[in-house]
Amino acid sequence: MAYFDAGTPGQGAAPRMTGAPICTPSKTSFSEFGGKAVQYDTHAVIYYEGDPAKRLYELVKGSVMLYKLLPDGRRQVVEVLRPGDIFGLAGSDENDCTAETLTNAEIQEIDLKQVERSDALQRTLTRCLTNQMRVLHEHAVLLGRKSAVERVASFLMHLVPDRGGVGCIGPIDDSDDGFDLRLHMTRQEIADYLGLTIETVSRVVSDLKRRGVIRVDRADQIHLNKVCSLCQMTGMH
Amino acid sequence: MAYFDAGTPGQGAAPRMTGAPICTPSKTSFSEFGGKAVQYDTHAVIYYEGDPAKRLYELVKGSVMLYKLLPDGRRQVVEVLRPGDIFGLAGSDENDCTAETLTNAEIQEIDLKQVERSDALQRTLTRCLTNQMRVLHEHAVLLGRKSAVERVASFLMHLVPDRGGVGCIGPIDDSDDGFDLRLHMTRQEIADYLGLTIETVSRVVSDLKRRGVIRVDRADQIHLNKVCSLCQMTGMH
DNA sequence: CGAAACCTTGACTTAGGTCAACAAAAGTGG
DNA sequence: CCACTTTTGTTGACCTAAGTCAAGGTTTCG
Repeated sequence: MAYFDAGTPGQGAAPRMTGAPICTPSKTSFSEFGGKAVQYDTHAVIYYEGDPAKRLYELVKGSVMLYKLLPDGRRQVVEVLRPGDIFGLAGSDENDCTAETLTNAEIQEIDLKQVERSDALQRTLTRCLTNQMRVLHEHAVLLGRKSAVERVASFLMHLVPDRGGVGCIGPIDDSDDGFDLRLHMTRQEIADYLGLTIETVSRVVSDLKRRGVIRVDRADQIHLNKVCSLCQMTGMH
Repeated sequence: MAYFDAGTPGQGAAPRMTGAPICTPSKTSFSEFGGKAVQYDTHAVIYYEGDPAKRLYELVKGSVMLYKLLPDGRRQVVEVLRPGDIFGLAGSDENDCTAETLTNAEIQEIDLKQVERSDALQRTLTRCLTNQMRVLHEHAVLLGRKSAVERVASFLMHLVPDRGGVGCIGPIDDSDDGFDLRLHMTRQEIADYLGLTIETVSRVVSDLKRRGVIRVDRADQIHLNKVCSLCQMTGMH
């Protein structure tokens, strides 16, 4: 019942539950380049799609999603970012997505003009963008070719460090192989990320529960009973 | 009946039909950095998913697709590249996609070690990657949230320079507003790009034909009768 | 405690997938 | 240049995964 991250739910950082950063934030933090750290609340909009692109952002702590809207209100969450990821580069003078926090977050911000100048920063950018691109490729497979169950299984597996997704290392060994997750997303946000409806996400989660693959402690707090068997449901094995 | 690109079908370059390059290849061509130009035939594999990533590629002429396979054979085409686009950066030591030509193509290749060194190249990379990222974001919306008709309409609109997609400039004016397209993709490739089946793509194309929106001259050669009315079907207006 | 937001479940509908037959191109080799 | 095979595309009949609509149940929070 009690989770490893003792402390106020929805607040205290849960080290075990957040994945290892892909880029190395400490070494490449924008602070060295004149960036400033900004704190955001949960569900705060950092910028809107269509706004003029002024700054480059690096997520230091917490979680951020990028999404796009169609005129009739359909939404697609195109990226869910983790510490170390960068965003705000639009390739034009307007942001192509809306950026909104999923948790309270610490974000390093740096003027785009600064970015132009620094070679070191360009190098970091290339590396980060390449990584995010690979994630987008994999997400395209999910959106274009996977069933609802495979989408949800893949989504959950991505929250397990070093499992699911790109650098999956397979079953760590025998042992019980369980894992606690905090999603930090509502069913609607998950649905909009996975290209499903809220009802379908809910049904798949209930089904995984019924089949004993997961245990749902709170809506956004899920225990994977056997990481391995969930991994088998991602369509990638 | 006769197309503007007089000449052998399937061979002669059709300038009106290829979109304006997003990155500027002439200025940033790898040749300056010690890259070498390589010619590929149609449907040649440049590298396979999982192969060690050795080189960075810049598409100079022709068309290339990147795709990923699931173990059971399902395929998702994750990018369709145009001249000026770069590929081959994997962010790890293995390529995350297979790269295959759609036409015969000229490609500049440069050793990844070279890339590490050059600041100018890094700058180019950042710009190209940012642009490709924006395209991937938009494609995620297509895959996650659009209907079959909207997907096909969006796909066709993307082949019209300056229309559909990111930098759509709306109806150029009155006039007839027609346009000739060469797809350079089979129905299977289109289906795998749009997250549909071959039958659905075929049905949608037939339907657009029946409704007088397009005229199908050959399977991969389509005339848009009224660009504007097709644009209305993309879900973006 | 009560309102609002969020989640779950059931009954029903439908867009797009599957399977199968056939048609039309595009190669191939004599 | 013409049979012949292979590949690619179209269409119809049917099926099903996931969407829609609607009713209730839980959480969360003022």
